[in-house]
Amino acid sequence: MEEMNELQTLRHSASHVMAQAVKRLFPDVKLAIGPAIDTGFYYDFDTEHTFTPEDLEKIEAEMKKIAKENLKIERFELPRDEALELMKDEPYKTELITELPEGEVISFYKQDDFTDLCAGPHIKYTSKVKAFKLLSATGAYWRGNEKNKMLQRIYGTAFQTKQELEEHLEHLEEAKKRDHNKLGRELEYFTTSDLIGQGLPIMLPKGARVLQVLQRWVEDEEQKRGWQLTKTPFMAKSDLYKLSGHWGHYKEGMFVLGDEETDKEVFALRPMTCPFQYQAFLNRGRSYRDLPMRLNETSTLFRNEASGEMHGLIRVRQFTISEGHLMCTPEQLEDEFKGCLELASDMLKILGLYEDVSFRFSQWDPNDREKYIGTQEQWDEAQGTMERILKHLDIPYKIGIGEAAFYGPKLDIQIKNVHGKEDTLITIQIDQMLAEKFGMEYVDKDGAKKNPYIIHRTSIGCYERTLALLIEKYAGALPCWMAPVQVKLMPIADRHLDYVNKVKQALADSGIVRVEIDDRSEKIGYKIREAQLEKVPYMLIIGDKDIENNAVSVRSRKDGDIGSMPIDEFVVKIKEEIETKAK
RNA sequence: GCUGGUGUAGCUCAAUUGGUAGAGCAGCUGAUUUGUAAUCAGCAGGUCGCGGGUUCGAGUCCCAUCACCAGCUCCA
Repeated sequence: MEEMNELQTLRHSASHVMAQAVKRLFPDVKLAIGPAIDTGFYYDFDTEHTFTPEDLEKIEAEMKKIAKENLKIERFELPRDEALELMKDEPYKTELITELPEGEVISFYKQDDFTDLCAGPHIKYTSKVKAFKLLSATGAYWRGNEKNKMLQRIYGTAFQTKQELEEHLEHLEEAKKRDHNKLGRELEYFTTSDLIGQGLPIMLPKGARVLQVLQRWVEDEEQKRGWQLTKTPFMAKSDLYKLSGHWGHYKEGMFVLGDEETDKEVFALRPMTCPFQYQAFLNRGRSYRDLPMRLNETSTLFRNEASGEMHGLIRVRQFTISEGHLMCTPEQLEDEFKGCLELASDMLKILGLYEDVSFRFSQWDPNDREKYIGTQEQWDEAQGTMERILKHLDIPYKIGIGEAAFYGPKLDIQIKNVHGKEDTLITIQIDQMLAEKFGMEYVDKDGAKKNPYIIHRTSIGCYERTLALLIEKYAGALPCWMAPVQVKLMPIADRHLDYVNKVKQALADSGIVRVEIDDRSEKIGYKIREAQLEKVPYMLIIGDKDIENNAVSVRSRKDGDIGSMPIDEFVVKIKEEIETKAK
């Protein structure tokens, strides 16, 4: 921890050195902010000039000079009026100073001709900033608000030693090789088409096969845990969304079919399953005996995301989610919430992603009432309930203000992709508002009609996104149980083909059907290379000796050559690997 | 949506100051029948993302648009 803080301090100072270099080279830039971040640092500048890669090189060179000059970094404090006078040419700094609360210490850090408004801390001399690299220049809104001016952000990273820097840069390169958006296309899991449009990936046979495997597994597992599958329509009249609140709070994100002005009825593709699945609950009167009622659905959703948001399989306009809604009494809420969390955790553990996730308790932003339905009291109650449950379950979480759904708080299970960008993989939400809106009631023991609590949840999240994370996690080499091709059969010569077909049949008879024969008349080494590129878990190489012994020569992706074994033995081996869902 | 970048064959990339679009791999056809990273020969494949414009002439310059990539914002 100590070391981490030192590193953060170094990076923060590196951002100052960068800002100083930029000021030297481009005197007219205005300074915004420049913090340290998890992986390095950035600084935001306002300037007419756009930074090119060549500029970054020049800035880096200037930074090296500044480091060499070994400038002393000094802190000083000023009263508000003097601070404003000092920063009178820096509009962003002026704005920041103005907003500092009365009585707050206003501190500056100075190195030679460069002075920055800053709370610190910093390292003592610029010479410590030696192992650094500028990575990219991009746009970023002032204060993260899209209504504000777009500034130019330069990202960089810095370490205590050159070696650590090199390792980090190598790690970045390695990570890019796992990028699902590259690997997924190369391995023919998915593609995109200009004619079909943005955010609408085409799942190719391999990708579709993995999704099928996952879906069958998820639906079975959910059924085991008392969930009942529904199939509800992909679209509905606007009336439904008006009742749910989506029309008021989510219309921008929906694909509306028809023209509201001229058509009598307007339909919209569903962006969420909730109001559809509620109709299943509303099918007849419900009693407390019906609760908890757990409804799941493999649900395809449509969201009209802004054009710049799409990203491979992680962010798309049409996706299929392992959706579920659970209606229960207040007494059942905690246990049921726990059940949902266990379901998600268990699934993540089997997928191998559990070790990579973090939890976020997503709350509303009371200062942004437009975004939410319900009263302060209702939110306090819902969030209080969730907080109590999370404390009971001893979940380590961070809080995300303004990250709640418009109808209630969420427990989001977050994961980072190869670029370090965090996305929600799974979400579990408590909702005590929509039941009332939809008139969902049950008759309790005392004969009174009550609104149930509703838990919205996913078990493995949306299939496309989860697949993307799996591709990145395993660098395309998916565990055997979910691999699109589990076994590749490779005859050495054409005369071995009959036997190869026999092996294929034997595998099929045992339920191993994700098997391909590679019967191209090529050198065996060449075939193996191809199978390796495809990341196939098992290659069975078959020649005269194998036929003689009624065996197969097995090459495993994990263990390399594991020699010749009878067909039956191989079947037992691979079946065990599949059934245990080994990683 | 915003900022920046990129679009040439299925993939990876060439194409001098604007002057007849090339290669390797993949594919197809034949030959080869092979034991662990590339067997030989041949063939085919491109309105240079799409649409305008400038020019005698545009892959190359200009405009517009679409898609892809990174970041911001937003989100599962």
